[in-house]
Amino acid sequence: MLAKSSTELVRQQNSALVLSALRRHGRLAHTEISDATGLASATISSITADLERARIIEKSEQQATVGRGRPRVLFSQRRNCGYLITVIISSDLIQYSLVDYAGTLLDRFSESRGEGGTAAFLAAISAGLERAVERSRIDRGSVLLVSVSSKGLAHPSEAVLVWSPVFGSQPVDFAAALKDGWHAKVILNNETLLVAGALLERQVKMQGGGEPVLAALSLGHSIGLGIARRVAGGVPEVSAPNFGHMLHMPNGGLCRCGARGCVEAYAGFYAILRAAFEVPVDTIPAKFVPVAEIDKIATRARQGNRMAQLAFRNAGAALGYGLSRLLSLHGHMPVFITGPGTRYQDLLQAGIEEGLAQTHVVRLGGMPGLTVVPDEPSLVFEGHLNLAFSIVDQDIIGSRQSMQAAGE
Amino acid sequence: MLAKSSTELVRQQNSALVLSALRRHGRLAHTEISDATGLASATISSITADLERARIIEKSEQQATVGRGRPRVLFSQRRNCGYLITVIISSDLIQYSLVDYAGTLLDRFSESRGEGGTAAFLAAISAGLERAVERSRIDRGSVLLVSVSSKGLAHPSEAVLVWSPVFGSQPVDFAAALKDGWHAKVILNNETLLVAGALLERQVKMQGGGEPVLAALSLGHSIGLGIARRVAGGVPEVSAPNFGHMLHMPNGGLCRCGARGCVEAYAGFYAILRAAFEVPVDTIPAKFVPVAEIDKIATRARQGNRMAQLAFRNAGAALGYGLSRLLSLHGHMPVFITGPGTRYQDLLQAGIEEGLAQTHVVRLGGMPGLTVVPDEPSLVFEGHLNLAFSIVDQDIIGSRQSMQAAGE
DNA sequence: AGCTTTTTTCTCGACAGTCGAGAAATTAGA
DNA sequence: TCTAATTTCTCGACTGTCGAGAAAAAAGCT
Repeated sequence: MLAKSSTELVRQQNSALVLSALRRHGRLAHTEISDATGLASATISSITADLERARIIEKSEQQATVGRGRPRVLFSQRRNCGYLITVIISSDLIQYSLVDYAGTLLDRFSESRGEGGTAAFLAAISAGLERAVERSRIDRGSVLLVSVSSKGLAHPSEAVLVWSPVFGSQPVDFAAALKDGWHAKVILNNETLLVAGALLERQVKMQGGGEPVLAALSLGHSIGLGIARRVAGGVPEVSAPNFGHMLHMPNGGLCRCGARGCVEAYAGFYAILRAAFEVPVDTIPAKFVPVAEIDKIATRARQGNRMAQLAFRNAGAALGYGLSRLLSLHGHMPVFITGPGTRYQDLLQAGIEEGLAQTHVVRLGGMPGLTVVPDEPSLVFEGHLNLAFSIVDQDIIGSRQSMQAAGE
Repeated sequence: MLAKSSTELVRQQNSALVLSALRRHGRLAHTEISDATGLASATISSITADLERARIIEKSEQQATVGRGRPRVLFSQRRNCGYLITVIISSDLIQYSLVDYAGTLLDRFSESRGEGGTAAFLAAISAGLERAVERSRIDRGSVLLVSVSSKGLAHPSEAVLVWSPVFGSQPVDFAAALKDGWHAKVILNNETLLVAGALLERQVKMQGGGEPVLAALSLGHSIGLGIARRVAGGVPEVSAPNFGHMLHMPNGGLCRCGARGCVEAYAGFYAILRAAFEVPVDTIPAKFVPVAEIDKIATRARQGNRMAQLAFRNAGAALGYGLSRLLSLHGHMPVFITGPGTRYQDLLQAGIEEGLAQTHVVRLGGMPGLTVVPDEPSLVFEGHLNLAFSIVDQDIIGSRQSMQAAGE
């Protein structure tokens, strides 16, 4: 059933619109907000007055005015309206970043992730968050959102890691672990989902439109994939299908997930290693492979070693076939390749194209755009901020009583 | 960018809500509408008055009142507010149905689809529509929407068939063909997409919720797949991925689409025929296989013939592997199997389950529900009505001037 | 300095919509 | 005939958007 609407919801929607314009462009004057949102000047007056009363935005001290006329007053988010902590979990490190409500990075540090089970892991993260607020002497209560990212499968609605390379199908419940002590909301997303979201937002910013859908493919020890699309109304929608563990070949090589024949079992770093050294495909995969090891194989391949070349080519083919299936099931879209594996793009490319070329979608729609985007970490962080702030803004506006109460 | 909102949009949204409640439950009284939509009684008064003035709904003559109190006045759509024609294209027939605005079927007839190219085909459909309005003596101008369905790939936004079993990648542009002479809107959707939509709507009606996502798989000469999900706000979202021509096996059997190794090239009727008679897999597929032919193979399989059994088992496996990939890329969801191929379910089942069992998603989420739903044609028609009326209602409400003009 | 021009922000009244409360309508039963 | 029950309708309060024009404030010109 559809939802009913009301005048109050209209104000909420339009307030969100104003805040998102502020997010996109930074400080804006009254007229600029009006232009960006399409709302009438009078409406902007009313909304900004509300938001200012509620201590969400503030007039920033006006910069040197240029031109004649009444000087503009620029609005921007109140920095200490609240804070956001992003937690980026990788195979060896956990990186914490503290960001204020205006989006500026206040503090960042990393801790190596220890051994132990999920309980110890969650405790470590809890301690890390503690450390983050202590270092910056911030009130715990003013942390509005903790945004966590990891490889693996995140639950679509709750902050639970359903499957991960390290803990397997043992669930990791971030929401439960940070329930007491923190009244902040916790969200968890797949890392490559964030990359896809960041890439889409970049496209919107660059050319104000562009293709409304794209895929991000992250190559490394494991294989990640995110899809981002702008649906009707301009709202971005992101998802992270289980691409790395989609079936590539029935009864194929053993994968870290325990299944056989996954894409990752052919295209992940450990799989390339396994193939290059002609180890049987049902060998238990290596826990961790240093990049230097893969670099060596790549060098041999570039020098003409057939076995090394074949390992990369087969990895590429696994990706290519997988992508062809992705396009079949999600429609034609450009693919952006990122992650440490992009340095072997020259060795993978042929296999990828071979895998793609055969299928019906590609014959119909042509070869999809394949673009290498090297700087994955900053994309991940960007994705965190995009998603987190859209949620924070929504929440702040949604809790009307905060806007009323602060106003009296 | 998000869209701005206004009080007028609120009215539109709530009017749509009222109309959709009327669609779901048939005639409703003032209070019932209020209950169903959650809108205040006063709002219902205002909206129904508007819609009545605009000659979109009408008070139906009250039925025998039951109980005390002021008698209810029931609202329903004005039957002759407009008409809808559905065109269901199958491999040998084209079926036309004329439906009035209240959703009752006024007329239905079928014509055999002739030979010839796309131009002749479109001309035949144009003539068929002509015949539909003549038979019922209806004004062409009062046909609000023509809803066409076919197997194959429909363009996501325009009424163009991008690929079809019969015409291949030669595009069939319904919108262009019916541009002059008809001022009705034309929409085109994949047949199995409509089935998925109908199944979702049935679930909503039955248990007022249920799983928010499902897949419909249609087995026949070709393989169709539709996905339907209820997204935030309760709006249904449907899509028809190119499942039948997703890659099943690299360098595999020749498919009707010209590519090699598609799912259909193993699970379509012609593929089962090919496998049962041990014809080489690169044989040009048969144009059309009578069901009787496949029935014979099924009988042999049930009597113990190994080759026939294998043909079905391999078809099942192709479907199972395909479904496992579907679940990997679209998340876990129940699958409803329909189409003429369901009569061989006993022979396919083992292969399907074998194909599904191996993968990571299934290991994590368990075997998806596999339900056979036999009556495909009525699902297709239901899907047509659901989708078409939601569009028609939206359009009628959207064109405000019609509501104002009729009111003076 | 004082006036004009220009640009931006703010304010006011008109208009559209929803909601709650209670009035009006209408029937069944005492 | 009266009363209770039930539904529909109406009124005023409230929230929200919008256009027009007033007010503010700086730069340029005389």
